[in-house]
Amino acid sequence: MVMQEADQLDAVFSALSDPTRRAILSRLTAGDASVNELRAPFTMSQPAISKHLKVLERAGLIERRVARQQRPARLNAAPMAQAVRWLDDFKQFWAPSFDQFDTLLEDLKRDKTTREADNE
Amino acid sequence: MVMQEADQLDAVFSALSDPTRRAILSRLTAGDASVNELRAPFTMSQPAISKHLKVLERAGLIERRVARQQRPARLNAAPMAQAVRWLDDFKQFWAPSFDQFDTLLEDLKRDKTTREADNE
DNA sequence: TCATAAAATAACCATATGGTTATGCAAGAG
DNA sequence: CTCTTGCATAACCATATGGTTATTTTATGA
Repeated sequence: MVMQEADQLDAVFSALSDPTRRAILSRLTAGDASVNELRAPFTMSQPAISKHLKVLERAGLIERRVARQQRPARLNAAPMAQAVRWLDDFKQFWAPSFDQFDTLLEDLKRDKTTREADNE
Repeated sequence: MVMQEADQLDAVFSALSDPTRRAILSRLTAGDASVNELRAPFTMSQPAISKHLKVLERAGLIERRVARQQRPARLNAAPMAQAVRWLDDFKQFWAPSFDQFDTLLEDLKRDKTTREADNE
């Protein structure tokens, strides 16, 4: 059963709307992790994490393996491409004078990143 | 009261997770529209549309005006930039593999599926 | 075989979400 | 003034979401 494109987008955006799940995805960019490892930064219970993982799995954003007693999660960022593609249609509406000031915007972005780095 | 960056992301992704709201945003790229105009493509009631608009407004994705009896909505795509910036960090996890290893990955996936099928 | 560890599942709870119908209210139009 | 239009708001409902604790499943290891 193949998920409809719209339903897939629903699931992806919905999965990304929770800060815990976004943190889990960010963590997974550093490599696969077991449920307990993913749970470590949080105060919530293990079943809560398992629920979040199920949401991420339904959105196609992670895949599960079996390794010993663990079920490590692996990032699958592919569905994010769909979300980005949808958002790209709006780029012209937030990047005023897209063509001319492209470079300026890049500069601003870099400045912001630098400032954030300074704060840590 | 300024919304926290994370809360803002929550609100944006959450707002985008509904197909009706995405359709409304797409419609607004063609210009401002009244509630009735936005309602036209759908079968749902007017209050339902008003609720969706409230969600979009809380996420900062639209702004409301007052014009005669109408309260037209205007697209404000700026908060989408934040979402795209967050997603950009994951680009490397879906983009690079695409070109060179597309076929290889498909092969691996097929092998895995085959193995799983064998186990059942 | 038995104990332990990792994670899933069940059952439950409070709140959020997405819809409805009914009603209220402000701004033209007659 | 009164009527109508456009929308907001209220009240309600069913289902979804995000958390909990308790229990079960699965795999390792003694």
